[in-house]
Amino acid sequence: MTSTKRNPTGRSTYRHGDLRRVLLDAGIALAREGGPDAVVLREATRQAGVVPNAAYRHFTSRQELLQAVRAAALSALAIAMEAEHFKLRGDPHSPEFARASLRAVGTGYLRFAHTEPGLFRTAFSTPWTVQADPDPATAGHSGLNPFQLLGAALDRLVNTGVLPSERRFGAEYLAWSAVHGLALLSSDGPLSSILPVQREAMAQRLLDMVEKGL
Amino acid sequence: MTSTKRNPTGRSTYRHGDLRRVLLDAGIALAREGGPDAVVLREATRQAGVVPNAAYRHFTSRQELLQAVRAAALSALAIAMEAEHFKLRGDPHSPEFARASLRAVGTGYLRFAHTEPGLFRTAFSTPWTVQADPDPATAGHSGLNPFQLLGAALDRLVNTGVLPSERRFGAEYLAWSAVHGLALLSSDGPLSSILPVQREAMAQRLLDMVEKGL
DNA sequence: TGTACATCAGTGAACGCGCGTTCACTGATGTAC
DNA sequence: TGTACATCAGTGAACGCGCGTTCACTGATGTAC
Repeated sequence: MTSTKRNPTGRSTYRHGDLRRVLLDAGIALAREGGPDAVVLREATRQAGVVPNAAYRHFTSRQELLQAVRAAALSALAIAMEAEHFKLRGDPHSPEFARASLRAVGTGYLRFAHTEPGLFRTAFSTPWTVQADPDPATAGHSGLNPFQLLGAALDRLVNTGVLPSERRFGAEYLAWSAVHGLALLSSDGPLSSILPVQREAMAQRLLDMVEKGL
Repeated sequence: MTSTKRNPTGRSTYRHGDLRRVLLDAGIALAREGGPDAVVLREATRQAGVVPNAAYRHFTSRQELLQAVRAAALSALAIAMEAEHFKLRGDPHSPEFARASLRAVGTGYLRFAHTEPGLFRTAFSTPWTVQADPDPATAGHSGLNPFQLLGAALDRLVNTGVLPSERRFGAEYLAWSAVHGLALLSSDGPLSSILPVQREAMAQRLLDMVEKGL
């Protein structure tokens, strides 16, 4: 049986339970509201109701906590992309599906950037290494991370004959650039305050451009 | 005649000369090496050989210094774009020139992002307002800021009949998004460490995409 | 079922740091007479 | 040309702040006997 004695922190047990998880969640909440710089180790411990140095049982440094938050942000982005993709209907091997797949991936990316600007900025805070390490912590439900989801969509375009295979190489970066740029303009930038309808229209025009220009 | 008496700071005159300018230059140097967060008021005064609070004769706060650095960074970006544009030859009213103009503007933007990642990040550090206030301090030699240079290039495309005028509205954001995204990938991101030849090729492919897709 | 003990998650207190900013000052400079 | 004076750019000293991180500790927990 667990001790019911109260200690000064208000917890009913001396040990916390799953402090690592709680600190990470606090870090995510901080990133959500203020971007990467807001991920402050002491503040995370405060929210967890724990003394500052307790964090060092679970993270070797503030930097390591931030990396974990970053990974979570990338994972959330992947999930947002997958959610958009999941709405698709039709024959998965048709050219139409392949086109729609690329658009869905882009739309999910853009939506996430706008609804979660803090997490989005955190996911891509310097220094970058998105695809270099396929860290499972950065993946969505499918096991693929945002970059891999984009790659998969492009592969579908090639497999259905929409995109000539000689144009496949490096295509990630073309599509990613366009979408990433608009994502930034829409999350923090000048497009963050326009009407949702206009932003959505802009998103679709951009995706038209990518589809036509690839 | 000026007093030649030495004071503790090593300056030969009690007054500094043009401290505002010197502080701003120090701020720019800091941004260049470490981005916006590196623009530290005390460090700028240190580099200027002056006591920390002396800065308050010229800037009301650290934030104001940072804004001035930001403006300078935008101006430098505009100049980089103009430099690329200046290389163009041929009839300024021809469609070819108009196309080349847009490419030049984009190329200048991309080159700047890669050669001056710190300044580039500073120019677009949150919060954003690029075109809202046409601050002369953000302009290049032509008097136009980066956003206006892009707009002018797009206008040339319309005037020479390359771009249907019904597609002109909002085109800034399409072109800007694509180029801005690649700029980020090339300055801080995964494309910052690839071979210059490959990066240049990527830039040209992206500009192809924009040209075709607009 | 009961007791001794090792483990190790969280405590308590403290550190040095560099930051932005405020205050009362001082002394070089330009100007009015 | 000389002197008195107002101006105000830079000084000197100090503030409170919150941060990341280190140290020696304590006491709840699970395990071996």
